[in-house]
Amino acid sequence: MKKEGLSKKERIRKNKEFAKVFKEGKKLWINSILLIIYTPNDLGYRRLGIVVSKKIKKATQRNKVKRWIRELFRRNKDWFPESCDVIIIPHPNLINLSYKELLEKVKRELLSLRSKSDFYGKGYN
RNA sequence: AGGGUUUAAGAGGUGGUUGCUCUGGGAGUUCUUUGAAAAGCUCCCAGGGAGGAAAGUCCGGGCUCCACAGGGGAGGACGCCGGGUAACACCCGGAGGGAGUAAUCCCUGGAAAGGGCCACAGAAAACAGACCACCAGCGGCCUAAGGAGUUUUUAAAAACUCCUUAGGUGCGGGCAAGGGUGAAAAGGUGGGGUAAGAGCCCACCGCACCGGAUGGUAACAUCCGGUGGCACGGUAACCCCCGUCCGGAGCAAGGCCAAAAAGAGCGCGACGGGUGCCCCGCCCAAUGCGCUCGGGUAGGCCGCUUGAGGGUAGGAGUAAUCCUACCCCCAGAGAAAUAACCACCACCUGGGUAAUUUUUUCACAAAGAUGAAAAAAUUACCCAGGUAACAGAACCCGGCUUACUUAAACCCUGCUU
RNA sequence: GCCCCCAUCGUCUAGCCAGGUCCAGGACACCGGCCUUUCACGCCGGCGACAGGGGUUCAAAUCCCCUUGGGGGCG
Repeated sequence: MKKEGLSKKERIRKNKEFAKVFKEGKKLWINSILLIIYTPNDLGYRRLGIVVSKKIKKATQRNKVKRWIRELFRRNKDWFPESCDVIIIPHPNLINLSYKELLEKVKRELLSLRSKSDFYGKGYN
């Protein structure tokens, strides 16, 4: 598996899998911009799913947001908990930010959470 | 300088790093007694990877299934003429009418086949009729004057009847020229005519119909002759009539494979289904078919990209478009692929430096020249920032519409020379 | 992706098919007044809408086209 790749294996692609994460996952708000839902899997690696609401009207803007989030996840996989299915739901206001601003905010929030043991520790499983 | 109209063009480029997807090639690995092949997975190499509107889903096709799409009805679409096209509601060229000072744009079968509607206002809204006004030639009636006759009477005079003239008219009539309206009111001008008037009659113009000639493939145009005094408002994006066209559904069409599960009840020989507008016709039919309830899957493959394809050159045509030759293969995803960052070039904005030109001021007694300072314009270099807007394929094409940014040409108005 | 449907006061709706009498009617809500010691009920009055643009027509909520915003269905 590539370090900074994001192949089909590493994406959540089926309706069942999405439903499972929504049902069992823990929710985490990042600055009222992203909603991250995660639940452990037994694959040994992280998987990503993105849900963008149609409140973002234009298809081009929805695609842009998805690409940003995919880029964010791919570059910084170790910010997220190990061996987990992660779903990210962006808030419609995300469109008003630039990619750099988004990156900064998420980095600050996730790294501070990561230092706490209940997010990234053994008691997690 | 301002306003307007039309047409055309455009969607930043190159390279690199990390990553996604498809195709082709290669290597490894899993399974097996062994070997090989196929498939999956991982890695490497090479190549391709959104639009002019991909959009809205408004039209027209291809394609697939329903029977091979046949007949009738219903329903829908279109509508001047000619051409283009696979087809169109599209495009090109023309005709007639309308809007605008103009560039230019817009509209298009039939209202004497029939039905409906035309509010308010107005005399009257489609058969013509006649509210006001006008007229007094005709029949009445009223008033006045004059004349004649009869009756009463001595006479004067009175009454009645008739005639004539003049005036009048809430009567019978004449008339449609004028009339506050309205979107729309039954030709216009002049003359004759009359009681008053009027296509009532006449001249010219207009209009309708008929016949002919010329030009044009045609729509139509021009001209000549005749007939008609003129009869015939609007609305068909109301119904309708005429002509032309359309069978229905849509790639979630449709086909194949795999997996899972639990059945129960009811109906069915001219009834039901295939059929998703209806009827006919056609096809199917008993270890069959349909309906209702309940249960189980909702995975993979094909369709899926070579096509009314693109580029270049030549030819035909006013043009839309078509023909010929050569070359090219150019997205195929499926919780859905193009992003992030960097460098350079190009463009735009702001600032700085230098050079050139012009103007003003100062220095020398004055002019010129020279020097200095300030302002403006152009060019070059450097620095900083930005690189957009409209917007994302989902079977594929041809259009329309709605969006974005520029440029050019043309028209009108104003000012300067 | 494809195929349909809808849009009228703050809310629910009538009118649309067959255009005019509609500066659009009704109910609830809101505001003001009357009634009542006060509130409620009741009575009277008021405020308030045709999604936006263009066209046909003398005249459009209604007919036609475009845009916008909602809702539903499919294997």
